[in-house]
Amino acid sequence: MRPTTKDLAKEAGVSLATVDRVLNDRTGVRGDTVKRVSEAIEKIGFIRNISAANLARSKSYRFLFLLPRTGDQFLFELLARIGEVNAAFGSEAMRAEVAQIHESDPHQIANFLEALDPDTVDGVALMAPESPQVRDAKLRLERRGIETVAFISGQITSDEDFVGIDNHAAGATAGRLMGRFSERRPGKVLVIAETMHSRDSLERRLGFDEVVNADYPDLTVLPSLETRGEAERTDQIIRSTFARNPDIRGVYILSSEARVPLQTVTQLTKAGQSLVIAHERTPFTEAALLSRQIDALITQDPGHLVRSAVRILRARCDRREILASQEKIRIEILFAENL
Amino acid sequence: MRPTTKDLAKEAGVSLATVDRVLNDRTGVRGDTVKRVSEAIEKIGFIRNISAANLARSKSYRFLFLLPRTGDQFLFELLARIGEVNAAFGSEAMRAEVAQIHESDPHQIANFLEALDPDTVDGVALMAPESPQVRDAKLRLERRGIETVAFISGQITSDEDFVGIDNHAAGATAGRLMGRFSERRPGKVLVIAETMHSRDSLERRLGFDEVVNADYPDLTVLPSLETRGEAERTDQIIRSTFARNPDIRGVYILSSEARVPLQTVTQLTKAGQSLVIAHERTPFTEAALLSRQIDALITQDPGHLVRSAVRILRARCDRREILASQEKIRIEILFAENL
DNA sequence: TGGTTTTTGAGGTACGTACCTCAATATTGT
DNA sequence: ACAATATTGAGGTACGTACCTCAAAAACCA
Repeated sequence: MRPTTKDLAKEAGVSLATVDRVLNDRTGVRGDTVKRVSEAIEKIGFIRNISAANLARSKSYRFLFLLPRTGDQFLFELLARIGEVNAAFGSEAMRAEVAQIHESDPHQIANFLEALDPDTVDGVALMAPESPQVRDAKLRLERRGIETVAFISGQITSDEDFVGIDNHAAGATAGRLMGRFSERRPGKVLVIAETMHSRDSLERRLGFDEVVNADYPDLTVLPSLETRGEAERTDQIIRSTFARNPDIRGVYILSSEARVPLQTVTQLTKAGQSLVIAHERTPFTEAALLSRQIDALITQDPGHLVRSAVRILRARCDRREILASQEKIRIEILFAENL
Repeated sequence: MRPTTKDLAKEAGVSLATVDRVLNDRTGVRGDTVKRVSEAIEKIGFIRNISAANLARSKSYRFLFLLPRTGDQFLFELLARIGEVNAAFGSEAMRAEVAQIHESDPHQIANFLEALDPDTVDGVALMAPESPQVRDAKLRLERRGIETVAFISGQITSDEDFVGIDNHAAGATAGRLMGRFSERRPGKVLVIAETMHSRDSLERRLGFDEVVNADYPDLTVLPSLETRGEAERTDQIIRSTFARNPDIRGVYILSSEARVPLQTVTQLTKAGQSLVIAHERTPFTEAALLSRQIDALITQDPGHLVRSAVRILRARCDRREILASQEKIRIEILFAENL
């Protein structure tokens, strides 16, 4: 049997009321009494039963995922996983909700965060581009008692404060695959991004270039193409770049929504002619991998991302340590064989 | 507020006692009353509060990991992760223990399982080679009310009953990497296994061969070398095979303990000369990957394996559904870049 | 020393569920 | 219609913790 507060009271030679005061940081306990209780906790290995505590205080956790307004299949995957989490953690008192905000307006995001009520929301997973306004709003949120984590993209203040992959490493991984798959045959590599104004894109590109430039001198990486998320523009700029560069051997799509650029790329390259590496597993990229239109996918598990964010926020609410190895989001490499 | 048993009783027009009888499958309730309650559950979306239920019945979960007696670094990783789980799930009432048995003796394993007491153990994660005795003992365990899962290796009766990777796919992934990294240069591929008498090894080999034979005709896969887990023998057979085959271009170590064979392989090949692909991330393989002695690692996350086994056993104890996407163990591919 | 303030203890209720007992109905068979 | 049986209800206690009140004890100050 695990020791309870009663055992703790007996061991410390105090009453249950005092144990309660110490455990919950209430005032009116002398320093040496606190110490006696703390020592007793250590001695008998008391671990607070969080389930019972939450039951007693009727606590439930309400978390909010703040996601971009616009997106394609990757965003949809995230939404689906958030729904799953609600179903799976339903037996505990946990609810995850979603709010979607136009991501390009930091002011609006900051305002939204400002308006959140600590009585309504316990934690926020924030997927938003880096900006001073948002960073400040995030800090203020924490000061008001709402826990926050940066989700997938955004400002990384510390390891514990970010749920997502190391984008520099992800880019380097893509670069390594591109190089090793290229079989030392010379050619150009096209890089397609949604925008190069985000830190994520810059880091991926940087990691990619580092590996390719250092180890694969036969490959020439072209300047990044920016789709801006516009389908028509995407099609046009890819087509014109291919027209100008007949010797494109590889394509690296570093944005998380690969569907639109991939459609054009597929039309322009004969299967097996060009190496294509893209990010994120979605119904579209999965099918493209199976039909050999993509050679490799670099991904992060959306389910893991969502659950990790929830676990981290929960641990913070409970002032508990997290299990670091569980929350490390892996940079996965997917071929048709290990889908 | 989530509906409680009281709300459920009111909705169904029965007493709390009857709700309790229905929820816990007690006898003495008429069929149509059960139906009324069930309908009310659906209607108000009642979800049993498992924390409160476990509190009331002072339930705790005791799980046992049955692992091989002998092993190297991968086994050590597993043990470490089991320890972590105990620390992390300590606030809930869960304890994971380990028993290690000589894996080559199915009779002894069956006897051990037979001796387990349902009052002492709620579930067993069983890592043992396939054998009729063990399979029967496992079935008898379940009939006696102890939940079981096959862990990492062993008999796969169903998807839900196995925690580990698809070894055929893992082998195929290794084959794909070997082929694509080989740059169409002809040569032989050495395959090193601990034993080819286990289903896991056979499946990995099969998957590997399928891909290499189909898509990379320049590569010739040699017959599997069996180390039998003996260090000296391992060294000898690898050396003599290399002596007989000067044109070995690739080495695939398919056993989960790669350290010993890898040491010999490293001595025999100049860096960058031979492609080396191994399984499982351990301190040794990780270092070898960083120093370019290994080109790629195919791994399964030991922490994920352990936690998944625990979650599955727990869900079974609670007669709850699992979240399938969370329990799918991924075949990970590791390079130096995405360690 | 007496009074004031601080600290501690004792006891209660509550959370949502399990499990028990006993009495009160309802249903069944004859 | 009666007894026998099956079903249901009412009420209690318990799990481990939170949070409340009130009184008792201890420490502090002048």
